[in-house]
Amino acid sequence: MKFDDKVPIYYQIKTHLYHEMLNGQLTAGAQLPPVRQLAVDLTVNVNTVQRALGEMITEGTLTSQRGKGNFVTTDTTRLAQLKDQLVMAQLAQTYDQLHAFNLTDAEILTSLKQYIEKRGIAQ
Amino acid sequence: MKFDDKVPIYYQIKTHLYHEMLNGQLTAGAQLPPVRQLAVDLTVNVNTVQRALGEMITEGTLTSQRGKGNFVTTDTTRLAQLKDQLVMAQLAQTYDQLHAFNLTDAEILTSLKQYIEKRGIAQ
DNA sequence: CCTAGTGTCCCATTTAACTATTACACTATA
DNA sequence: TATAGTGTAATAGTTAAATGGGACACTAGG
Repeated sequence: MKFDDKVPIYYQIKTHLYHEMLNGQLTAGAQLPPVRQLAVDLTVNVNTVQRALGEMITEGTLTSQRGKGNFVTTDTTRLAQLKDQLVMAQLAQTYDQLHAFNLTDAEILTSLKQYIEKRGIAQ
Repeated sequence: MKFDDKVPIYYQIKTHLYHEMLNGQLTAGAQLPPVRQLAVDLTVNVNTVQRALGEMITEGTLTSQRGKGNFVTTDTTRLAQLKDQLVMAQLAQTYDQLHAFNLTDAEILTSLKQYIEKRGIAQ
């Protein structure tokens, strides 16, 4: 897997798993691939995978069963909450960034709108 | 200055200076504070400041005059181009991220609209 | 009971970012 | 010409991320 060298790999693995948990590839209660397999898939060391999973277990988005595997939480409320939280963080980051470039609220909205439109044409 | 420990400090300094260059605090041709002063202001080592400036000089957004100081480029076309580039990168990142969470184009737009509205109330 | 498949932990090593410190090079000006 | 203010470079030390390799613990199934 490709990584951005400006962000720790373990952190990008968390983001990657969040995506899979929130777009249907990994549903509530689903079992994750074994850590050793994940390490191979992501072309990364097992310890690095473990660090990402460890944090997600602490956060309550994953559960671990020694000898059996790692699983997505069955708490769908928790998952919905996670999605909200991640979406909000992303929106806030973009808003702050563009606002710092002196774009007004209206300009921020229209620039996103135009970006999406142009993107549709480009594809 | 506060830094996000998930991103290299020198990189955050670049972002910080881009903001100042694109929101009027540092206009075309303006002289930057001395590197030693910047280091103090940002509570960071001179070498770290130098690394950020070095990259910006290579990129052509800053120029350096030994013995005199560092200056914002006078090439306003270059600055406009920089702004476009940074805004686009930010929009692309947000779009990709939210799209990976299974939001449709319409949902992405309305979620940003709602975020901005709620934000206005909260303030 | 044994074995294969899991998660977990530990240790040593490497690498990159950052810091601290010192020295050098150029410019302007008194 | 001397000095203060500037950028630039070099070196050494610290820290955190990531790697590599090994060992241990638990579970399921033959």
